[in-house]
Amino acid sequence: MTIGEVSEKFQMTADTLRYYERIGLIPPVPRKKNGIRDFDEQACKWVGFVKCMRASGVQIEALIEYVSLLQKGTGIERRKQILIEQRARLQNQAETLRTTIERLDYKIDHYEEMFKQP
Amino acid sequence: MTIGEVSEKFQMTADTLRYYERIGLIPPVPRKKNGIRDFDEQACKWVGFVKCMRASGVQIEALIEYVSLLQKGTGIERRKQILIEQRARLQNQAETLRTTIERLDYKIDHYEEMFKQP
DNA sequence: TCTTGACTTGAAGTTTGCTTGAGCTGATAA
DNA sequence: TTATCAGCTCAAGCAAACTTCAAGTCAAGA
Repeated sequence: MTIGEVSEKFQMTADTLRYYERIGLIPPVPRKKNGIRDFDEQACKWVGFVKCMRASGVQIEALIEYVSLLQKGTGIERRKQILIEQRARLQNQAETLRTTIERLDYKIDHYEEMFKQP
Repeated sequence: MTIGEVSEKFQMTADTLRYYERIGLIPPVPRKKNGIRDFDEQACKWVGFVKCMRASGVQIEALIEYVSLLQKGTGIERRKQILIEQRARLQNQAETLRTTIERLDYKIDHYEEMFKQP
């Protein structure tokens, strides 16, 4: 698959995909003889994974470390730990969201009665 | 309350509070004769509200519009609509988080079996 | 053959959301 | 009384995460 097709498939720009590869957020993408990127299934899976993680705000830095370890084939324990850490962060964030949504619910339900109140 | 006390109470720097006021994220804070900010209960509530919203990623722009309307005392319907819009965004975000956490759960549970997989 | 369009790299630019610094005032403590 | 806070404003600076630009390559169609 060309970068154009992949960017279409995942709804992100080709520039972002190149940027992700450049900074090591996805492993190097296979190339054709002429140097043009030729995304295989593996590469696409990476894009999907990273897109999902980024959509939830997982830090780029953590993902870069994860990708780098996976490429070297080392640090299984560390890799798992990264996933566990990030999951904890997301769970926290989910909890924060829950309370904020509740607060908004309350304000919306009582809107007419509230004046000048934050 | 002084800005120092408020920054302590909400665990954010005085600089951030001044910044929030400057850009209109919170209404102008009352001042003492000498120009020093003197946060009253209302002002503190605003800080708490904005901090909560920002922690969940509500956009500053939306909050600025909300604050500005509330100060002018106009646009009740619009204000409510802003809250509803932002709630929808957060609900979306919560759903995204849920699926990402699930994905991480799965990977963590099956980590030993997975090699070279994103 | 020429040109069109997708691709390449590397570097510079942009946006968001603070953060820091410079230079000031005014109140309090040794 | 001096010095040390806490606060003030305004402007510049910074980090993250892209985004855009400049300059070039390459393959395919009219």
